[in-house]
Amino acid sequence: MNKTSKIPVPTIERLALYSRPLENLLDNGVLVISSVKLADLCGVNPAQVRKDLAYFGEFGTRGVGYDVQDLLKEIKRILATDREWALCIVGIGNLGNALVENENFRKRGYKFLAAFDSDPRKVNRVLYCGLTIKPASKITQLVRELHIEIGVIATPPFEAQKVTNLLIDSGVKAILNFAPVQVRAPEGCLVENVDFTVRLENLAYHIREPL
Amino acid sequence: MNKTSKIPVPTIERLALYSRPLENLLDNGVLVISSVKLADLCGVNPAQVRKDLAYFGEFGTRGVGYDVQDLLKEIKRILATDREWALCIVGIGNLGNALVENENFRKRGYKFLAAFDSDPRKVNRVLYCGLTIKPASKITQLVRELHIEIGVIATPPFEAQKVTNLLIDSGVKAILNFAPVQVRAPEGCLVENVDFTVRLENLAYHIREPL
DNA sequence: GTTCAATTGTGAATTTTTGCACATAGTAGG
DNA sequence: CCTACTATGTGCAAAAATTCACAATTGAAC
Ligand SMILES: NC(=O)c1ccc[n+]([C@@H]2O[C@H](COP(=O)([O-])OP(=O)(O)OC[C@H]3O[C@@H](n4cnc5c(N)ncnc54)[C@H](O)[C@@H]3O)[C@@H](O)[C@H]2O)c1
Ligand SMILES: NC(=O)c1ccc[n+]([C@@H]2O[C@H](COP(=O)([O-])OP(=O)(O)OC[C@H]3O[C@@H](n4cnc5c(N)ncnc54)[C@H](O)[C@@H]3O)[C@@H](O)[C@H]2O)c1
Repeated sequence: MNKTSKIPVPTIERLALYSRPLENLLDNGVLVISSVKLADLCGVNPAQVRKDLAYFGEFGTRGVGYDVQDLLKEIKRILATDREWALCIVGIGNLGNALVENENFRKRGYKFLAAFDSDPRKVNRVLYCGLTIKPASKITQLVRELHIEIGVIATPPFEAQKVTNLLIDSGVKAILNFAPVQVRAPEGCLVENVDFTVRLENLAYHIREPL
Repeated sequence: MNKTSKIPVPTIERLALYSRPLENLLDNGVLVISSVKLADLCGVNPAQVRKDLAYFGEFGTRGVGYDVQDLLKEIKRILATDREWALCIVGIGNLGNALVENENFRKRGYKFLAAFDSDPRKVNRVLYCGLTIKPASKITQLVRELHIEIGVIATPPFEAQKVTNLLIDSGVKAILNFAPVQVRAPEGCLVENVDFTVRLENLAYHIREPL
């Protein structure tokens, strides 16, 4: 196949999913893995794994499977996690703090280069990760200077749209929003809204007594 | 239609999505909303909104729209957020702490009744929300006693599967896992794995320079 | 070197989800 | 009561995503 023509959106999500167990396998010295085993580790159908990968090339060897290291490298190349991304975070409350201090992001190439808060009591505080909290008024200037491409929002919901607009004006290309509102962005800026309670409500629906 | 026969999974997710702006509208005294406006607020197609709702009944008035209060009540009934759910959380690190202290959960009926950590330095600490951190060794006992139905995992990844097994043995019906591994559960226990870096990788893929 | 078992890559069938388009029904104004 | 307008509910078609099923290819054993 090998054509970037029409890649299903879910395929991209699954590629990210595949990379987690692949990293573990690599660490544990496993050299080769079959689509059946990988699918099993990720809870998907083996044909799905093969098809997802086939959109981007022929990475496997028939009769053998996929070379773990090669496959991981390919997936990282596809997802552009073989480079570093410049991030900023707005809103250093409980959640914002947990996000900035978390090492998973850095390990995958997502680097927080700036942290903003509007609370004067928080401004100038130095975070454990070494960043100094900057006032929200500096967002535009710093995002431009540091060439920040992705903005993360962890402010209360009623501030989220304002912050979004500010970030977009400052030139970010994408936004990951943790406030429980659907923020809107013009064409050309991508937004992912993450809402934990949606996940919970999904669970609740499925385990509740039937209507 | 009105048959619970075959509800698309995405429909359930969108119902949760619809409820957010509906709550705002209710607070702002808006009495009625059309599928077009609601769809716009949620970034989906209006026919989708109508179809999603139609799976569960006829909640609207032709020529008028949907009564905001009624619709919200119906959605909450469908998603079983018109009742309270008993939750526990395992792993009170940065993220666990943010989750347990967050009020959104409580507001939607998700109540943390117990918080566990294996670190002896954390055990017995009293959280801002009033809970006392209990040792992980008490999980089974307390989950049973408090009739906890949903377990939230915020431990490091290599502990997540162990904790999952423990929670399932203790009788929880569903698990929300924030550790970046795909934890597995037998039939009968539902698992949602939330991985922020997957969201980021999705964004990165779409804004990167094409391959 | 021939056979056998394993596993990929993929066309085609199937299933799921979305969106159009319109008949249907309610409201308001005269 | 009739007309004009609005917005729902839904049959049906289109699109998207998943899964099946098998030919093609590889490695290994004998
Ligand atoms: N804590 C969680 O587990 C959790 C879970 C899901 C969603 N969320 C959402 O994430 C957001 C943050 O949650 P939290 O628990 O950290 O809340 P929080 O109240 O602890 O933190 C919010 C922070 O944002 C800052 N802020 C407010 N307006 C700002 C602005 N305009 N610019 C910059 N900073 C601003 C505040 O000063 C504060 O430090 C909320 O919208 C919350 O609903 C949190
Ligand atoms: N912090 C974030 O923003 C973030 C984002 C995404 C994912 N995560 C994931 O969430 C998890 C928690 O993140 P964190 O930043 O809070 O980490 P953390 O290290 O601050 O906290 C982990 C906590 O779990 C406890 N713990 C370890 N093993 C346990 C066990 N068997 N039983 C009970 N408690 C146990 C530890 O004592 C610690 O308090 C990690 O898997 C992390 O990768 C965190």
